[in-house]
Amino acid sequence: MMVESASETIRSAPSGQNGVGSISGQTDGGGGGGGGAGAAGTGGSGPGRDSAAGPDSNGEMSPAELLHFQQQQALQVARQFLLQQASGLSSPGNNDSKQSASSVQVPVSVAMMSPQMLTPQQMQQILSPPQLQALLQQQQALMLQQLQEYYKKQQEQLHLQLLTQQQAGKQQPKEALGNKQLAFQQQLLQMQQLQQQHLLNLQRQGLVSLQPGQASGPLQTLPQAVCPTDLPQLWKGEGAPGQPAEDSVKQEGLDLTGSATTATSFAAPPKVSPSLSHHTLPNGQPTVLTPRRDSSSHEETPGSHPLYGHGECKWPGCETLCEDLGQFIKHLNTEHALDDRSTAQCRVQMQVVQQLEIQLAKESERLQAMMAHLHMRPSEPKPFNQPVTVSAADSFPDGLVHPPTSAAAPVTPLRPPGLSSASLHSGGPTRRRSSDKFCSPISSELAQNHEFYKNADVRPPFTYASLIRQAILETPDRQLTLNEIYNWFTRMFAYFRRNTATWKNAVRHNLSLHKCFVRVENVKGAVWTVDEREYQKRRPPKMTGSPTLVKNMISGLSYGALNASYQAALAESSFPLLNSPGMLNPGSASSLLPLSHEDVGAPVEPLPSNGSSSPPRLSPPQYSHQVQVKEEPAEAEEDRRPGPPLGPPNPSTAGPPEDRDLEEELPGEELS
DNA sequence: GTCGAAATAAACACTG
DNA sequence: CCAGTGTTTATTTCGA
Repeated sequence: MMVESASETIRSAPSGQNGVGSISGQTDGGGGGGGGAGAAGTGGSGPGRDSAAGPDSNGEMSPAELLHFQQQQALQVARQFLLQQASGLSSPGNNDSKQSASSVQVPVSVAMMSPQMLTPQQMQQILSPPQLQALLQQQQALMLQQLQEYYKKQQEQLHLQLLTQQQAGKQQPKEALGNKQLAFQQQLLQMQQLQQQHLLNLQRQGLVSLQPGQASGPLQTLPQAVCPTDLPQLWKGEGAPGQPAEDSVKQEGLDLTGSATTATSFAAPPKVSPSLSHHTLPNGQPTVLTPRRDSSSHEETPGSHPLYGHGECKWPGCETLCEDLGQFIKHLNTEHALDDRSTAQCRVQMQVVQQLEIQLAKESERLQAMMAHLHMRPSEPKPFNQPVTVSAADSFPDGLVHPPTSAAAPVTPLRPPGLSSASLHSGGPTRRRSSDKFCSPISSELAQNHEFYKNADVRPPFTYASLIRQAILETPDRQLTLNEIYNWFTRMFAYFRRNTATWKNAVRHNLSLHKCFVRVENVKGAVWTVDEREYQKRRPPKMTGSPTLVKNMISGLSYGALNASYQAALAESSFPLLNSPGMLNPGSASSLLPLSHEDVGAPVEPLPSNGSSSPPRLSPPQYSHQVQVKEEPAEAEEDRRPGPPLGPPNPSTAGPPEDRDLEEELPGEELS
């Protein structure tokens, strides 16, 4: 009853179309049972975990140059992302981003509110085609302004810090250097990761098409994309293989040029040795620091167009070659007229920019905290003027439930990595298909956001089955009584401290329904165990074969999830790579993303060797040891399964699990 | 539109 | 009888 009403309220969420990963809404028909709430897909999400910001080096001060340099790098990269995003994924050096804001008639307020407040349909209805485009440009211009101002401040601040620090301390223990550098590199990597994630999002939505020659598919793109060296290339538009990269970089008089080159040069040497402190920028000569031609100057070169550069259309995913501006305009009007597709692309672009802003704000905040920790300077609580709309909730320390201040809050409210905004609707049985299929691995996700789920009343993005399994597998002997499962739920998730009747019923239902859960009579009663093979069976991870599944998987990866996976990966195994010269080489880098991939597709457990079989998995999962930890018991469990006591009622448990359902068992399926 | 998976609800049986 | 546990069925939603 109460539950019912809760879902009713949720139901009022505006329905979004499925196609473009809508951050919120999806329809919910109505009906008795439950109400859909929100969408799983793309919800952007916060940056990685709130907690650990990488290796917590507690060293003293590291070389000022190094820090400064690295900070600059991080900022530049981030800024570049944003600018590129704002300018429609134009190539790095191509700073056509100066929008003709003057030509925009749409009120600023509308421009700023539109993306969040209005659905694309609404926008279409409200705005005429030229208005829509103008709106976009306006928004981008504004963002640019804000961002550049922000960066300016940030960089000035950094510079200040640098100066003060230089006066203060000179020599730093070498050993501290590595850690700090590592932390900053991680920071940088995260930003790059973010960038890449957006690319993926675009690809997923078909808004950015990969050129045939470039990559045969997202999977192939990922690993190389991870390599920072390749990032600029990626952002060049993941296509136009023949297009010389220099072109874009050579653009004259564009402040981005500097940053682009610098960022590139930073990434370019495949090896970033820990001792790169000697690197350029002698004590922070901010060659790129000053946004020379910043936002305010919207000078519009006659004969140029923000979406036109280097003879090609810069519309995301287009890259059609146009000889001159006139041709381009024609192309623009024909190919990118206001239609569903273009609208969707615009919307995606908006979201991309917004998400990047949010992410950037968070990362910057983290950077501040890191710097503060390194005694570079007592960081102000709010170092920057929040040029971007980052709600305070974003920085919530540890999952205290922040009731969404307003449902229409422009920014995604607090949300753990990978959690869709849908999950934020606390309360009624939001019928969110918290599918584990394309959400991040439950174990790592849980590990990452343990505190969050514990305290925040949000629904965990996992199925009951996966949660139950997790609960069981977390125990030493891989078995739990029903009550213990209940307890695990309530202990781990604030969400399950309410509506107990509902979810407990669901738990029981799942236990009974799924063959992967085996009831075993025990001395202390009945306990439940997990039959891993059955569990594998019930969710065929054909991610390799099906592009759609890959799509899903990626969509499930809001950056948070990806970030989480990525960080987990770092923590798990690859972290040392950050320190190693090879850190940036494709090999090591590639090992990160596929990992996330795999995570997503098949959470903790390895994919059935036969089913998947496919190549796209590029590198052996670094999680392997973790996997084995989880999996090994699974097969041991079968032996151990106390078949005896349970008599007639449960022949299934006694016998091989296969008989419960499918017979012929894939022998190689269980982790070999 | 269909189908499968998942969530939800509910009825029912069994047991202590 | 009741509460907890377990099973089963029905309905709804969603994504493929």
